[in-house]
Amino acid sequence: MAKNEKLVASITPMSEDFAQWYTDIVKKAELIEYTSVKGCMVIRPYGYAIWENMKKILDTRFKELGHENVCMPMFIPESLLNKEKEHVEGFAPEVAWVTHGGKEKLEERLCVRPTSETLFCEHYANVVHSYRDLPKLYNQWVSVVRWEKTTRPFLRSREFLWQEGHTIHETAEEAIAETEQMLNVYADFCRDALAMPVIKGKKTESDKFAGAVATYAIEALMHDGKALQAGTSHYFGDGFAKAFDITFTDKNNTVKIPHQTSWGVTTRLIGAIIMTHGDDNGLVLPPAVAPVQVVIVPVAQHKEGVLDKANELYATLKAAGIRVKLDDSENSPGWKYAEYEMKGVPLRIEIGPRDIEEGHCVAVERHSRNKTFIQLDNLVEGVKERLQAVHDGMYQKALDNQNLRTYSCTSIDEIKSMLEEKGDGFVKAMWCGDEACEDKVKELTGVGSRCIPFEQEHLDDKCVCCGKPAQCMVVWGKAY
RNA sequence: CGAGGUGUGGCUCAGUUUGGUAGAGCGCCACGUUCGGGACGUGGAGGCCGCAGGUUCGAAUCCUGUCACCUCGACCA
Repeated sequence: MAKNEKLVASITPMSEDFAQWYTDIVKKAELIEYTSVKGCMVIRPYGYAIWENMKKILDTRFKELGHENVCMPMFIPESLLNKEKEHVEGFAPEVAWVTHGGKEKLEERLCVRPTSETLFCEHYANVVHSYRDLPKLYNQWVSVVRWEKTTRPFLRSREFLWQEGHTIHETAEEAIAETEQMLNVYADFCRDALAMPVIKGKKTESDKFAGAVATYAIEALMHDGKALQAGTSHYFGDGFAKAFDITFTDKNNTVKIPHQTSWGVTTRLIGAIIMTHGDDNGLVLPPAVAPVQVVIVPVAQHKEGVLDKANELYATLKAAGIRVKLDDSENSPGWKYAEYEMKGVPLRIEIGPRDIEEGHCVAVERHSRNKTFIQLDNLVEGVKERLQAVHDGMYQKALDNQNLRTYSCTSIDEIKSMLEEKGDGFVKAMWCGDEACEDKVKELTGVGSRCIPFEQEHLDDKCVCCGKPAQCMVVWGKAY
């Protein structure tokens, strides 16, 4: 079989139908199963393990930075949701309502949390009284519900898992610093754990979170050239605090209004991994979050000593803290190669009679199919080295794709022709800051504003749309 | 929510036009032979044909309704 030939006949090739390719992977790699409720999915063990690994890394980082985990209720009384005007308007169209308790109709209907700002605010009003009570650096790992019309596994489901950080501070400066810090935590996480390059930036007015003063986001570019918002961090100013009557007394015995933030990432990141790294043979998982980092495939396992050696390698790697699996099932080696490639296991170790004789094993990297030998007396180090190489290789590959699909344009026509010629991607272009131009660019070219990157470039003096003096460079793109 | 498509063993689908005893491949189970890129033989198990009505002597097939999923748009983490 030719090296590049597709090994898994049942996965639709990306080039043929990207959406179907995505759906195939999600099902075939056993990440999810659909249920009888639209937009609600079973996250299966292999999919959930990816989330658990992400959670572990992020949770550790949050705690290092002084955050504490809490858990708010899942129900929000309608009157509480209604307290902050912009916030309700943003979320009301997509909330699910509980109207009955058993057979009894509720006095006041309860919304299933679409996000928990209101609950945190109600709580802060109760527990924040003095500057000594601040800051509160809270986070929760829960699920939320948004009644989406169109749903897709991981990318847009009606119930999804996430973490939402909610912090409250004495000063605006402190809150702004928190907002920026957490955006950086997300961007670093994407780079170091998910091998996924992202663009950090600020959302435009029209695109920011309902009730926020400013919304920051990290934007990633998928294989098909569409953008995916991978995480957000909001600065709320004192708007929510005012609406919910949260005050504290400062050192000078003056009543002050505190400043708040919130930030979150969701199981959508799993979708991001699939669409950033996956290929026609299936999933490709970054080592840091892969449920299985190394799979050991014994070759000619019926032969004397092979399984013993395979078990020995397994024990050695496991003792070194590597997530390793030994597949000693009766399936043929070829079947196992294809199976674990589809499952995205970053590194495969093959061990057979010839290898044992020569004192090494074969290591094959999932993302590149690179084959190397690792000396058995240097197994742990060798495997760790390979896993690092896989991570680096995956990041570079994703970055190359992003660069290849990032276009700098100075006119609407240029945007159109670049997208036409090279396919969807990130478009960098100058903007005057007027919402009318933002809308018009989307209408004329199909790409919307993704964010105003922190790393600005001066491409032109004029707005790409109206020709008036430009205020900043915006990254535009089609979004998931 | 608008447009289109699909629902038949675990999976992929045939059968629907023209109504007449539910099929295939893969997977699964047992045994044997195999094993360095999805092995093979023999035997076996498994199906309210998405759901509810209707037409008919008879419905997977025709009619009505309904639900779910997929794709594309509008809205959104």
